Amino acid sequence: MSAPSMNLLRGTLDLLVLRTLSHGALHGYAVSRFIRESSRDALQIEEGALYPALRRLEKKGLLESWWDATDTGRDAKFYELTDTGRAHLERELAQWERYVEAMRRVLFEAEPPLALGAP
Amino acid sequence: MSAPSMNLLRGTLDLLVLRTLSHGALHGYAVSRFIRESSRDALQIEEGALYPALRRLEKKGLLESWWDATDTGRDAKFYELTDTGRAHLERELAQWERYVEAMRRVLFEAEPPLALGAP
DNA sequence: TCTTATGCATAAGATTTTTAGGTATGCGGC
DNA sequence: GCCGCATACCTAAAAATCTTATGCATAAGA
Repeated sequence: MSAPSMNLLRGTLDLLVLRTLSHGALHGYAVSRFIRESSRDALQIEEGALYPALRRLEKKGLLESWWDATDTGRDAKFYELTDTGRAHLERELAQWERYVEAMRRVLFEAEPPLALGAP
Repeated sequence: MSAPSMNLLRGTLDLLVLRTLSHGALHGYAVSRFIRESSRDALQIEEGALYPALRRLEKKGLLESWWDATDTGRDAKFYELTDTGRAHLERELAQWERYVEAMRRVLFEAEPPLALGAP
């Protein structure tokens, strides 16, 4: 298990979690594993970030949770998107794409600014 | 001047500033204007974020600064990338691209996880 | 003269993340 | 039987970085 190559960008965790849960109900640990695996170990969610985030999203009404047993018979807390959460996810997805596009313009496409008095 | 459509993602400001200054020396206000214009008003750097960021980057040795007059005869503080800053920018640029790619995998390409006991 | 744009700066508050701990159980290997 | 590891949850302190609000000052233009 290789170390994650970078820290999380603030603000992207909610999007990752919501998108992961859009496939169906999962418990927290499975959410973390899914993000790590589907990003090919590039993104590793720290537990100290994950669990508070899940509670935050539930408090906002974007998730619902309940305790249940996993396939292996262990107790775990499952989370599922609410309708509100699903709508919120779509907005956040669109916003992420706009953000990436805006960054791309500035980073790779912008015309150099006029030189201003640089000696 | 339209309102910015979204808040800055934490951690991307340094990259935007360094990239902007990679075109040549500019003063802070011009950096802000360049980012806003080249992102087509999508990204608006708040002054309360910009000026501390410039000082932070200078303290880290990524920028150098000096006071000079602008074309219009006003005093302004100009910033320029150091060699260290330029090297740092390249690393951050590469990291941003890896991050976007990792996000893309999770958001748009991932296979749905196995359902785990969702009733 | 009044408003807008230019130009810098700091402080308080909010939010989110990292770091660093704690608890407990199931399973495989030895 | 026991050890180590993966599984599964949680919290608190600290760090980082942003928004919001405020202050100062000058140039240009209506």
